[in-house]
Amino acid sequence: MSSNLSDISHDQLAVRRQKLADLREKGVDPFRTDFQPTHFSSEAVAAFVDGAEPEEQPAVSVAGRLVVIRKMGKAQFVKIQDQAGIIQIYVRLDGIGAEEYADFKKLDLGDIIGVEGQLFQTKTGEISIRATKYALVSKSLRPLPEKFHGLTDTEQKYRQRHLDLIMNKDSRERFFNRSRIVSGIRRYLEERSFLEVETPVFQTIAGGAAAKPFVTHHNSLDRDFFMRISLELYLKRLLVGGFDRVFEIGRNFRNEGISRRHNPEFTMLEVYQAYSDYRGMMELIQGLIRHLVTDVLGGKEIKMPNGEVIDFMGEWREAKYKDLVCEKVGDPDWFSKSKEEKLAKTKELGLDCQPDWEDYEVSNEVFGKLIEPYLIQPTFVTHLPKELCPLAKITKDDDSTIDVFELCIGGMEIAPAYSEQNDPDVQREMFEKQAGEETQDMDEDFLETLEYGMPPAGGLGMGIDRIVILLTEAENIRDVILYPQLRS
RNA sequence: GGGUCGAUAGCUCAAUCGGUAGAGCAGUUGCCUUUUAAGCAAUUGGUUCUGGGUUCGAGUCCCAGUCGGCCUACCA
Repeated sequence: MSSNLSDISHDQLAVRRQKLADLREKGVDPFRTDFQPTHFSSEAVAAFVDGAEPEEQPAVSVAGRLVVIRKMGKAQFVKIQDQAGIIQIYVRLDGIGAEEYADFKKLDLGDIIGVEGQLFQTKTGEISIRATKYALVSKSLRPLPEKFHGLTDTEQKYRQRHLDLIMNKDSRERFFNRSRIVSGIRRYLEERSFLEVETPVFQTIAGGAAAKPFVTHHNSLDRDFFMRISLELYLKRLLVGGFDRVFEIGRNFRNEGISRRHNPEFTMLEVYQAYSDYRGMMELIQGLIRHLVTDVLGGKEIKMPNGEVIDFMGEWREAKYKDLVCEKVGDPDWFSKSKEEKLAKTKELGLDCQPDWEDYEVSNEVFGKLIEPYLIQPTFVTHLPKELCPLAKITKDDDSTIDVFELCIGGMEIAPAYSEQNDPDVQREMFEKQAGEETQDMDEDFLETLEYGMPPAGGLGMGIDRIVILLTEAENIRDVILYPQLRS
């Protein structure tokens, strides 16, 4: 149309800008707000009546982004995409009128349009809409990535997730499922009388785990705060406060390396139930995960990247930490051996343990490197050494271990749970032992709270990102976090 | 933080030994009233990530940087 269009024909942005200007000149609003669809794409497809006469098929109106355009002279097939999926539209010159059709031909891939029309089935059987009216709703000024390969450049996928979501069905479905998983968790817990709460992100002592926190500054108070590294200590205060069943789904922040399994901000579920213990938490987490697999995700088989199927419905293995370690090193007396002997053996096994490590750290290296990555089927690892966690109850008949489990699935630590330590004096002692290291500041306020009396309780944590990795068969934590951390 | 591989058109990718940077899609123009990565014909489009260096000549070799992938380290 414009005489200078040929000058800019190589520049897709300029071409679209020109089309936008032409529309405005004609008095067309390229960003109108008055289009109301009656159906999502999937609902429209479902509204098709099998066997009904063509003229009896329902009329619908839908809206979405143009993702396919196939022009054939005086008719074209296009596809639009909305949250629910994609639907095909058949637009004919004699269906919408000559002037309208001329404008329709000027639409670009990526434009958001609304369409009214009657459902029909093409000769290849695809349920489509025969357009009687259309409206440009939002003009798109930038070209979309290539239609067949989609957007594959990982950096762009993460930095411009909107493009990834437009172009890649896998990605769209994965985040859809993440959302369903999170709401499935809420539903499951609410049905069991758990209250959802929110606790502070800014904390004066970042407790509940041993990780390096981020530091931030409050201007008017003129003091630094830490961003939380765990939800634990505030939720336990609520147990003291009389909330017997509480949970929080919240962001934690750890100032550590970024990897395939680590993002500096990640989402945790923590659950606390009074008058329960780690055994009770086993039942809770098993029921919860099975609920997610069957009811939320429809019972689809879940595989590891290597093809191994994870069996969520069978019996879940239970194994003691020490038994697993002794078995792996081939020595039933491993835990009574000297550190020198342990170091020699771990070297033989190809591990690089440092001489200045504590005894339990050497054993834990065996667990972390040689055992956990191979626990593919759901496994509760129980009776961990007490040095690994100061917040759990000591096992009654073995004061070297604690009443906890670590649920491992797919070679990942998915959910730890404890019988929570509620004796304020023992808790103080455990903290003091750790305070000697660099790990944890004493949270005096928390200890004082415990002195009012905390009911016996089971507590459970679950990394939401990791369970989503597992259940959506992702390979990288970045594929389940909409906007993962990247440099600058 | 360390190691290693990578960055070429809007997107997905080529480019032999260091010798004129190409293709498909998208775009533009024309044809096409049931297409399915629609088809046919023509055609536009490049600071080869940035900055240095070697060379008659650098997308290609060297150095530094930026960003990213993978591995690794830190992460009860």
